[in-house]
Amino acid sequence: MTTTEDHAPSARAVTIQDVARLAGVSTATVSRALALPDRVTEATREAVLSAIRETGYTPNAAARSLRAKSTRMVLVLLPGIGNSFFTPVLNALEEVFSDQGYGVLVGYTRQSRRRETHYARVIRAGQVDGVLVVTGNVPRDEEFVAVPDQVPISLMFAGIPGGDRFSVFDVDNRAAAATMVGHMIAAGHRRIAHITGPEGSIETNERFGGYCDALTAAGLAVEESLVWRGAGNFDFVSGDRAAARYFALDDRPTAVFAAADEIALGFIRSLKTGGVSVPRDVSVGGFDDTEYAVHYDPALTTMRQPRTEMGRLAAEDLLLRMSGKGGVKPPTHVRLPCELVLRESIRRL
Amino acid sequence: MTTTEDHAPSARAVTIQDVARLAGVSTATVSRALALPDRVTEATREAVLSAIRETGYTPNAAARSLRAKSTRMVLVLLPGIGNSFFTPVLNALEEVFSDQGYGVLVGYTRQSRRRETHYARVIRAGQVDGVLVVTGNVPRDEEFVAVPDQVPISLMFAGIPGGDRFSVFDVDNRAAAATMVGHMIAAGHRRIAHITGPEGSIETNERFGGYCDALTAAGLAVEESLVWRGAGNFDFVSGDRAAARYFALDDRPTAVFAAADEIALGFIRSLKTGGVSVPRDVSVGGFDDTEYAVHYDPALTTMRQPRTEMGRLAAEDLLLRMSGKGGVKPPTHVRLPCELVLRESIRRL
DNA sequence: ATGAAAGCGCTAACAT
DNA sequence: ATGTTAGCGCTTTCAT
Repeated sequence: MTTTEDHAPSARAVTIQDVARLAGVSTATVSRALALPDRVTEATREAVLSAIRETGYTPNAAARSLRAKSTRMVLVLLPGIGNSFFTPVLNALEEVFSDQGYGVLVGYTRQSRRRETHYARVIRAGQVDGVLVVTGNVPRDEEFVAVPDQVPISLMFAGIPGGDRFSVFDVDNRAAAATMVGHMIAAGHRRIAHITGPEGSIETNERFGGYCDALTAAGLAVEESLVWRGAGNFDFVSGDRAAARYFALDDRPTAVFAAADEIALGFIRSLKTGGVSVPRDVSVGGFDDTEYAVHYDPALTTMRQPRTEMGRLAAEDLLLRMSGKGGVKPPTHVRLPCELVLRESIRRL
Repeated sequence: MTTTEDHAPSARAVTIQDVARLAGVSTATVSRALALPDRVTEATREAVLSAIRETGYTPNAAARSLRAKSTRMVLVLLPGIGNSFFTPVLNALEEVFSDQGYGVLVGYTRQSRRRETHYARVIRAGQVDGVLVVTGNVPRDEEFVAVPDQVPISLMFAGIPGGDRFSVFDVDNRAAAATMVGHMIAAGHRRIAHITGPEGSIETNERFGGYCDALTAAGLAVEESLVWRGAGNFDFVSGDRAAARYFALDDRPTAVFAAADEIALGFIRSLKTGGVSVPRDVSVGGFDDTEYAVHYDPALTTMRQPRTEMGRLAAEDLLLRMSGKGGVKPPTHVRLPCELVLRESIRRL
């Protein structure tokens, strides 16, 4: 192999200077021809454009950012537990933002303070014009305290109670959970267990609250032995662990509400391995309606969260708040409806 | 709500000037105290650090990039068909890069020329120091032609034949596919079908090649009626469509090799709906070993691609190539081994 | 309509 | 060891 790389150092990148020289105008005119085409004569615009084509000029992003005090980039903060819930969200975000010429920087916080500090610094360094937090928790880091004053921030899927500094895009987790459990009750179930999400997350608390609400409304007691807590994250493993608790029980529930689809899927799979069949022996409901829910056997009955729509709306709101056009847009709270998707994993008793 | 947002315009961000003034030194010294701590006395370093703490100073990224001609950002180009294959890859990439102080910009090309052009421009604008293409195809856009000379580029999961301008991180798709089909043959299967990936992708061709190799090596003919092409992407829908072809056949295969796990899962699911059981009536093998393969019923026998490891290695290589330390590191080709993961979806005949 | 020139915040020669 | 200064590439007044 004879190739020797010759990046950066090699051919000096073409600058606005080169274009100006070639077109026989000043750099200011080149800049104008690009940004405000109707403020230059057609002749000069043509000359500039042709010089640009000839040189292959692309404006330097750093110089532009430095001058314009805007990077046209947003930071999307994800938990990074690598579950597939976020795939369509990120997809929708990237679509809207890139269409508007914004870049999407992704950051995985992984529940690590160090990483949160890292990304707080990214924001404070002026590297992004806005932030989308898709983690369920606003980073606790003190460095984050000052951050909302610097750039607009939005929270997705779980809002901070009382925070009017952020736009919030979420669902009514509590009501949605109550609907699911209410559906189980309507199907004749009386002993209903709940596999919670990770300890301390807002969604976990809300969905547990909804579970209690539905039980209470039906005159049913919340039994501690049927609330399977601290199983882990919103993932398969949590479902596996919950299955162990199911098997350990003498008086088993006839239905189980899992706080997320992946938990439900892991649970069902472990039950099968133990010879228990869903929904024949026990009914299972999930939450989210991720891609795999419908393809599973049994197809999972679950609460659909409108992830793509949420992503789109959140992106559009942030775009508006970043642009500052038409006065500064105040943060909003948008609550989208969930939908109970009936499939095969819950049966009538 | 009384909150009115006051971003950017409000409090002017603190600059190196402010720190210098407060510490009673020059800006150069502040810069040094940060970048080369041992080139200043301990006393001044202390003074600077304390001034930084007091002011909450964070160096401006755009200014630094402009001056240093390095953005400490990489672009990760994904196909964006939103399948879960890429989740662990992106996870690994973000982990390595952010640990080294690099930001990860994600771009979904979505097989759209417009988007490829868009991201070519991002590169040419000097917005990133390196690029990772995780799409299986190098963007065809002519704007991309000049790009490899500007920043190092790496290809993941599928290399371009004959391209020594890129680092390539892949697996031997052909051999891996042959191993899978060889396993089916060893299990007694003689009529083996293949569901291909999307038309024109390198992986699709390679895996089909391996399928043929294995058949040929066993003295079996490749029957056109058993090669199910153009089903779509590496997704469930392709599996659904393939199921229709299975049902339409008089002389059905006893085993089916799907070019990806999601295809296999969609296929199995559709078979079930049609009353055909896996592996009782037909065996199915997948490719990738995504998270869902093991949790499915039946658990999917598949070829594991080392996605996380691949991400880590590719990131480390790119880091080295970007740094330019120790001479410019030439592009490499790293080929990682796949692993046949035996589970429940293929049975001995 | 166009040009000249200042300056965004930082780093790195060069000078002391 | 520290300060002075030029300048990265661009946009945007302010003149003309």
